[in-house]
Amino acid sequence: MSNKFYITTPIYYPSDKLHIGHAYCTVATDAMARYKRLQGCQVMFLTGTDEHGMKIEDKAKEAGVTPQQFVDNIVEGPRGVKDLWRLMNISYDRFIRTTDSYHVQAIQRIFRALHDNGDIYKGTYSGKYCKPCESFWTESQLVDGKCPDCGREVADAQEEAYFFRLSKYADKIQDLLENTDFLEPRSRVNEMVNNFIKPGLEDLCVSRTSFTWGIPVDFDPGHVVYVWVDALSNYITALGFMNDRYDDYDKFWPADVHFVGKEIVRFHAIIWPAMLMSLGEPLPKKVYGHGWLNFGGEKMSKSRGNVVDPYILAERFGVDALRFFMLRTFPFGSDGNFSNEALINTINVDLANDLGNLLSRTVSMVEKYFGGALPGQGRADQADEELVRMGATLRDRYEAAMERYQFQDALAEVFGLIGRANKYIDENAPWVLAKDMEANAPRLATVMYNLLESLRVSAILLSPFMPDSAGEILRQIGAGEDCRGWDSADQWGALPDTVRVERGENLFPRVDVDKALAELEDLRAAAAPKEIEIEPLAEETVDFDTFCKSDFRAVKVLECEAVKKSDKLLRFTLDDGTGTPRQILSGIHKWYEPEALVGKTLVAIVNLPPRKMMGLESQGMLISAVHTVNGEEHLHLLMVDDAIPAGAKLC
RNA sequence: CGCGGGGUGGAGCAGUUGGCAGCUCGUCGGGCUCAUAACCCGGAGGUCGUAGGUUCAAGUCCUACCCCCGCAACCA
Repeated sequence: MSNKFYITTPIYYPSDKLHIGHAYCTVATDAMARYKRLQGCQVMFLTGTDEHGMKIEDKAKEAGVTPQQFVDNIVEGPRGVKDLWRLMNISYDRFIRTTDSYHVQAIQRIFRALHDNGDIYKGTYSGKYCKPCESFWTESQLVDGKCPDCGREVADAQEEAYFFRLSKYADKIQDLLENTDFLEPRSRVNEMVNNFIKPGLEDLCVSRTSFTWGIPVDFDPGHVVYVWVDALSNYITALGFMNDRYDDYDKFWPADVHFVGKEIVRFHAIIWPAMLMSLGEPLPKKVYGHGWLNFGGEKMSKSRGNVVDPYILAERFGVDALRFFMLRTFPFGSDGNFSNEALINTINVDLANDLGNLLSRTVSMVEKYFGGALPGQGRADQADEELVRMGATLRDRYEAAMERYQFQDALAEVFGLIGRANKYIDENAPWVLAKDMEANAPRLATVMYNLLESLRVSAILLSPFMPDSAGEILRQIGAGEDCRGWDSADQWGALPDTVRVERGENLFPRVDVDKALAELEDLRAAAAPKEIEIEPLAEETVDFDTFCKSDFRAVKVLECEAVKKSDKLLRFTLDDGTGTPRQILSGIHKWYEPEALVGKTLVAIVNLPPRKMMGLESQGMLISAVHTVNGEEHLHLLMVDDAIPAGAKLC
C-alpha cells in the first residue's frame, strides 16, 4: 500500500454562504483524510474556493464592493467558509483560493501550454446577442425568439473565444469511464456516457470576453479564462504544478480520489481527464460522485426556504454529533433525506443510549467495584469469546468498508461491537458478581477489562468521524498513547490490565425531541430577518400612446387548474366580459393553489400576442405584484373588488 | 417515446453472482438495575408499485404499464 494519500473536496463557489450540503462533502473528505492519517499515511487534504466568474462580479456590484472584497469576506470573514471549517473541525492541509497569485500565474501557464500544443484554438462563439443586456443566448434559450431577460429583439452575433479540443478525447474518455473504475459509483457512468459522450462531445469554450472577473489570458488581453481550466486545475496548482509556491506535485499527484457532488461529476469525469491528457499528466485515480442531502424529500434550495444551516445544528447538538449523523445515516453514493428528527434520533439512539451510556456504565462500575483501577488479575471465560472475537476483527471489517468509501457500513460495524458490549453486560451481570468480591473479583475484573477494550477499539475507529469525542472516550478509559493507534486497534489486550479510569461529563446527553424541534423552528424563524427587495424603478420613459396600447381588463376566474407535467403553470379560464372564455397560463403555482382562485376578480393584459406554453395557448397575462424577502421571491396576484364587472377596462 | 435515480412490514433504509425477506426507529409483552427513564430478551406487522413471462426456484432476470424524485424544459 502506498504511504501517500491525496484527497480533495471540490472548490466551492463563494457567491453565498455555504450550507449543510457543502459541509457534508467536506466532512466526508475529512473523515477519509483522518482515517488515512490514522493508518500512518502521509496525507494531503485539499479544499478551497473557486472565486471568479460573472455571478461573483454581479453579486459584488450589488453589494457595492469589489469582487475581491466580496470573496474575501465570504471566505475569510465571520461565519465564512474558513470559519465554518474551523467549526466543523476540518483538518485540511491546504486551502486554495483561485485568486491566489500562484494559482493565477499557473493557470496562465497551463492555458498557454494547452494553446501551444494545439488543443486550445481561437474560434468564434456564435449566438444571439441582446445589446441592452449585453448577454449571449443560445437558440434554445430564447423565448419566442427574443431575449429571455428583457424580451427585446436579439441579433446574430459572434464573440471571439478560445476553444479546447474536447472532442479529440471523446473515445479515450468513454473508454476510461466504461472500462475502468475511474468514476464511482458505477451508476454515474451511464449518465455521463448517455448524456454527454454519445450525443457527441463538442469542443469547449474556455475563455470569455463578456466579463472581466477572471484570470486574464496573458497572450490575448480582453479574454479571461473561463471556469473549466481555472477551477479544475486547482487540484494540481495547489501542489505546485507550474508555480513556485509549492513543491509537492511529484510527491502527491496523481490524486487518490476527488470527492465531488453529483452535479459536477460531469466536469470531473470528462473535462478534467481530457485536460490532463492534453497536458500529458497522469489522471487522478478516482472520482467519486456522492449524493445530495435533501430536506423533506425535496432538494434543498434557497427559494424553497429549506436550506439547513450547519452553524445552528453544530452549536445546538455538537460538531461531532452532526458529523457522525451525516456519515452514519446516509449511503455516501446516493441521496439522503436530511431531517431534524432523524438527526436527533440518531444522537439519542446511537450516541446517547448505546455509546455514551456504555462508556458511562462501564467507567462507573470500574470506579464502584475497583475504586477506579483494575486489579491486574483476571479470569477469562467462554462467555467472553464472542465479544473478544468481534472486537479483535472489527478493524478489518471497518477498513474494508472505508476503502470503498462506505462510511455508513464502517460505522455500522463499530456500532455492532458497541451493541454487543451492552449485551455482554447483561449476560455477565457485573452487579451480581460484585456481591461476592472475594470469590469473583478476578472474573469481574475481566468483564470490566473487556468492556474497556471494546470502548478503546471503538473509539480509535470512530476518531476520524468524531475526533474530539473519541479522544474523550480514550481519556476516560485511561488509554495511553501507545494503545490509541491504528496498530493497536486489532490488538485485544493492548490496554494495561491495571488501567485507571477517570469519569467525565456525559459525552452525549440525550436530547428532548419535542423541545429541540420546537427550538430549531424558533431559531429558523428568528434567523430570517426580513430584507425586502424590490426591483429598481425603470429609468426609461414610455410615451403615453405606447402605454395606452396596453389593454388591461378586470377578469373573473371561471376555472383554474394545474398544468400537467409542469411545476409552475396554472391554466386559467377567464370571463373577460366578451362572452367567450379566455385561456391564460401563468407560472404561479408556487404561490397559489388553483382551487383557491376560482371566482376571484383579477387583472389581465388581453392584447398580448397569444403564446404557447407546454402545448397550451395563453391569451394574455395576469398582473401580479412581486418582491423578494431574503432573496426569496414573493408574488401576489392583483385581486380587485368583486363588484367590478368582468371586462371593465383599466386606465 | 429527452436523460438518470427510485417504488421492500407504520417511518427510514439493506438486500452482492436468482435459493427460507433483513436492519434501525416506532409498537406490544417480558427481564435487569451497573448506567444518560438508558440496557437485554421475545412478539406482532410485508400480495417486495401493477400485469405478464423465463425458471425446480424471482425482491433479484425479461417485457409492458403506473407512480415518485432529480436534471432538462417551462415559468406570458
